[in-house]
Order: sequence, then structure tokens, then C-alpha cells
Amino acid sequence: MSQISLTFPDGNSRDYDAGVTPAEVAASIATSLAKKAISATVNGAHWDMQWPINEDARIAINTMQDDEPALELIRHDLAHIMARAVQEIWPDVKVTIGPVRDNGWFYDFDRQEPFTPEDLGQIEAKMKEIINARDAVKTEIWSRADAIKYYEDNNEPYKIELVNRIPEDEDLRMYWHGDWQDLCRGPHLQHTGQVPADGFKLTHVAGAYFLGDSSRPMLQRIYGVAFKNRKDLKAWETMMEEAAKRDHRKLGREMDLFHMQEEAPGQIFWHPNGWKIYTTLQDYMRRMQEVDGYVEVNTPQVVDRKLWEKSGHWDNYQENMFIVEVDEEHAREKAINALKPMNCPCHVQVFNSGLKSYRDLPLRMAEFGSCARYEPSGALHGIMRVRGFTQDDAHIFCTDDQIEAETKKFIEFLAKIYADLGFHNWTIKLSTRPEKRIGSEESWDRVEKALGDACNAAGYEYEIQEGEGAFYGPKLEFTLTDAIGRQWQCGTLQVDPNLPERLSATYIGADGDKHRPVMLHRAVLGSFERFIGILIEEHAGKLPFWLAPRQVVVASIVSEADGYVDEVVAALRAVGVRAEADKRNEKINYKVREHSLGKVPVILAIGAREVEERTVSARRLGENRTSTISLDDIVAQLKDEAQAPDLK
RNA sequence: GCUGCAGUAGCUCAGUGGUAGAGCACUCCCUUGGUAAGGGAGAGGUCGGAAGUUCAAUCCUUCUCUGCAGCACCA
Repeated sequence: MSQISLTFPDGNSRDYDAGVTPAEVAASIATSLAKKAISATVNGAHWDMQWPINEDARIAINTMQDDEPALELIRHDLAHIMARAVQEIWPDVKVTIGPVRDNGWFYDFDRQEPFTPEDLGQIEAKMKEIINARDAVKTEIWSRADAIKYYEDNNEPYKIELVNRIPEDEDLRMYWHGDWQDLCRGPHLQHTGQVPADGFKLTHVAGAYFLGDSSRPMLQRIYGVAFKNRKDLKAWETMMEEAAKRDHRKLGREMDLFHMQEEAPGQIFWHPNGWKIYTTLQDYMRRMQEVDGYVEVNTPQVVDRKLWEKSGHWDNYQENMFIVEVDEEHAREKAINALKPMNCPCHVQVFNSGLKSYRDLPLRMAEFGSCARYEPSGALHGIMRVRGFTQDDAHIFCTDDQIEAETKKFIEFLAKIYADLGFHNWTIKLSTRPEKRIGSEESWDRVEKALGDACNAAGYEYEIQEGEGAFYGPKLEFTLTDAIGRQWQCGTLQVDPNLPERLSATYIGADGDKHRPVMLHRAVLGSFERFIGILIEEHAGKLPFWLAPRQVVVASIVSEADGYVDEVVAALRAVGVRAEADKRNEKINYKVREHSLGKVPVILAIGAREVEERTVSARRLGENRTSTISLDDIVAQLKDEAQAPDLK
């Protein structure tokens, strides 16, 4: 038998017979290591303790101390253990797939009865039994025919389908956890007892389609989370509670920002507080765009289907459009209109109105465009995914040669805005040509390069998303990460030569002939509604002073102070600070509590002493201390703080 | 849109086949209190909507609307 040489992390090498397994290697080092080993890393690949090694390699034996392999194995083995538990309790349930995901795993089952929360408890108990049984994990490579025969005998139709989907040149690997069998790539732990029995939890059940195919019947997916120990599980639970506290739907109610009701699903009733955030943000964006050379337009909401037919939306986007039938007074047939789902076709109409010269380009046309899209009911989510929203939309009409410079300019514009709004952690993705596309290869080459070069010129790295571009052109996506690590795609820039073509947009070139402009669709915030939702969650409701809908509450401690309270409020309002008086017959404790819960950034308490000295006792949200400041000073200070970042 | 779960006072929730209850919020009264809930009283709901079963429905059945979680969707 031939020999191979294995090199350990400390640099030492040893020779073994070819086909040696990591289990044997570990045993050759120390019995204790063989016992606590969970897997190996062989030439960078995650390797099962039972898989043979046939050539010289670098090898490291992993234990529970190695976080990455440990968590992957724990979660992956739990997926199998859960499926085994389910089939032990309900033998008729069919198994499908169960991958590791996020902080845990899921497994999809085909079962007539829905799983109930009580079922989850029962499954969890059974899983703990399996873990305590410390059943060995075994693996073998099987032939296709044997595997299919096996699954036919065991009546597991989904597994047969999965076997048939595995490429011919790939090994079919079968795993056993005790007597329970599953088709699986591996690797796995050495035995079920290596899973920490107190570090996991089944979280919820939800429907999911087999292999994501919505034309097929829905399966039941059970989700679980798992960690190395009880402490980490608790930490995860605490984090989830924190995230729930930031939920913009909850904070929106508590801060009286907006509400939604069933007569207008997916649309927002903005209350005064919420609308103040909205208009403050919009005013800021309007100033920024003017400085950056945009012109602002406004276009119709309800537009005849003829335009949507020309733009292509009628054929490609109709199911997402609100269609409106209108009885024309003097016409027998009904006119059919649609609420605009996008602003671009209307902007081309503005562009087309009057001859444009090459001297007009690039023409940056912005609109805070109210759009309506009939989003599927299941997609709606608070103010983040709605049916009526307003984009900070703009279309840059330009020549091919201007694409790169305009893109660079836009990235710098967007970076400034994200920084002003407190987001410093964001990335760019470049989506390239998809399989179904129009336009020549040369033009795709050119435009993809222009976008990439623009990113570099602006000083930003980007990640490529192969084949994710629109059918007419590539795009950049700007994704920001919030305070608790969630990612949001907000900004976008898409190159579109198609719509100008369809809607016959032209300009007169230097040569006196007509030419076709290119359109860059671009947005920074995406939609005001969604972005405000992100802002609320990012700040847990404690918005920066300039964006806070209620900035200052001036609260009396005794009623003798009421007159001076009004004076303080008036002085603040006179310099543009949003201030209100609280002269209610309540104790200062009560008022402080209420306004703190209402996320008011500054509370100014006024008692007899402050009246006497013409001062205020200031308290900042989140701080327990107070400070006494003269009226003039606090007015000057808050006036400055209330300025939007671009005006400071 | 699909699967599952849910809908009772402004909010958070309890509850029963015989036309409903708590805490907070609200209104009024007492209290003028120094930085996260002072005390008392009162008002407030055709129990998401429609139909059905029943002597009787908030409760059981069906349909429907809306929300929540996930899937699918996201030019």
C-alpha cells in the first residue's frame, strides 16, 4: 500500500497509508484527541472524520474549540437529528432537504397535518433523546441505482428526485445517524452525542416550496437555531428581543408616526410626527439635488395604457400595476389607465417635449415620484414594503461617453448623503449581463466596464453579481448595513438604452443629426417610506436631532413656571427648533418618563429656580444627568443642532 | 399569490354557547410635586366583516378582509 505524507498545523509531517481517515490520524496522535475530534480540515476542505485521504495533504483536526466547523456541524447534524425525530414520531412524513442557514438550520417535510407548536416541543424532546443515545454517524458512497432502489423501497419520492438532480460525475453519499438514513454531502460529527443538547431550539414552522418552485405544492419547513452552549443560545434570544424592540411598526405606533388600516392595505397614513420626518428628509434631498445639478419635475399619477404599452410595462409589469377603468363622458368605450408604478416613462415625455441638443446633456431629471405597485399581499411589511410609495427618483439622460463620469458623480453624491444620514457601512454590487438580454456584446462590455471604472475612480470597491443585471443593461446596487447587521439595498443606478429607444427619445448632436440618449435610472434612498423605516430601526427610534419629529419638550415643574415655559418654547420656535410645552398638572417624573419613552431628544425642565435665574434644566435622551444652562445659551446651542447636515 | 397562525377598548392582553374584563392611555377631581409612573372617580367595545347552525353566537361551521412568520415575488 502506498504512503502519503500529512502535514499538521505546527509544520510537522507524518507518513500514513493512503486511504487513512482523520479518525485514524487523530487516534495515532492521542486517544483523547480522537474522542473530542469533530472533523478535519484537509487542504482547506471541511472533511468528515470517516473520509479517506488518498494523497499528500495539509491536515488539521477540528474540535468544538474551532467555532466555524463546530457550528456548521452542530447545525447540520441537528437538521438530520430533527428529521429523524420527526420520522420516528410520524413515520409517514416524507423528508426532503435540510440545510444549515443563518444561526441554525431548517428542514422541509411533506406532511398532510400542519405541525403545531406542541409538535415542536415533542420533536425537541425526541431530539434530546437521540442526542443522549450517542448514536454513531456512518457514511458510505452508493451507486445511483442502489440509492434510487432504496428510496423507492422506503417511499421517499423527494429523495429520488434529489438523486436524479445530482450531476453524474458527483459521488452519491449516504449518511446514517443511528438507523436513520439521509442523502447528504456531509461532513458530519462522529456521533450524535457530540451535539450540545442545551444549545438549540426549534423556532417556528412555515410553508416553503420544494426547491423554491412556486408551481409545486407547499411543504412544511421547521426552523431551528443552534449554538455551542446554552449561554450563546440565550445571547441569541436576547439579541432577537432587542431587534423586536427596534421594529419600526412598534416604534411607529409608540412615537405616533403613522398608522395603516385595512381599507388601504400597503399604504401609509402619516401622522404629524411621521410626516415631519418625511418632509425634513425630503427638504434635505431637494437641496442636495439642486446643488448637484438636478432639475426637479412632477408628472401624472394616472396614465393611459397606451403609454404603458409603448414603454413595455403593459406586457411585462401589468400584474404589479393598479389598473383604473374610466368612463369617458363622450366615448362609448372605457378608457383604461394605470397608476404609475415607475416614473421613467413620464420623464421621457418631459425630455421629448421640445427639441434637445447635445448641449443639454447630461440632463439630470429628478422627481419625488409617487408610485403605486400592486405588490403581492404576502410581500407587504410595515412601511418597508408597501403599495404606495415615493421614490427619490431621477433619470440622467446622457451620451454613452458620459456614463462613466455621471456614475462617478452619482456615487460621490450618494456617499455624501449616506454619511450625512449616519450610514458609513455600505457596499456596491455590480450586476452584469443576464442570459436573456438585448444589445450587442460590445456594448455590454463597454457599459459594464464604465460602471466598474466609475466605482474605482470614486475610490470604492465593488462586488460582481454575475448575470443579475436587467435585460437592457447592467446596474449598480448600493447596500447599507444597519446597527444590528441587517442589510438593505437602497441606492441603485441602472443603465438603460432600451426605454429611450421604445419611447423615441432623441437629441440633436454636434453633427446636426438626431441621436439616441442613454438613460441612467438612479435613486439614493430608494423610497422615502422604506428609508424612514430603516432610519427608525437603525436608531431604535432615537433619531438624530435634526430629523427628530419632536425635538424639545419644555416641561413645567410647578404651575408658576407656565408663563416662562411659553417664553422658552417661543424662543426655540423662533430659531426653527421644534419645541412644545408640557404644562400639565403632573409631576416632573411623570413627564420625563413619558417624553423619554416618546424618544424626545431634549427635555427642558422649568421650576421656580429656572424662572428666577432665566435658565433651563436640560436633560438629553439616554442620559440620566441634567445640566442648568442659560436660556440664551440653550437656544443658540439647539438652533445649531437643528440644522440639517448640509446647512451646517 | 402560497402554507401556517392570529384579529376582543386607543395600546398590550385575559375570557365565556346565555349579548364582556384587566393594566396602561383618556376625561374630571384632589394634589404644586425637582428629573423614568402621586391618589381618587368616570367614560370607553354591535368581540374584523358576511352568511349559516342553535331557543340563544364574541365563542361552533363556511366564506371573506386584514395582520404576523416564512416561501415565492421585488424593472
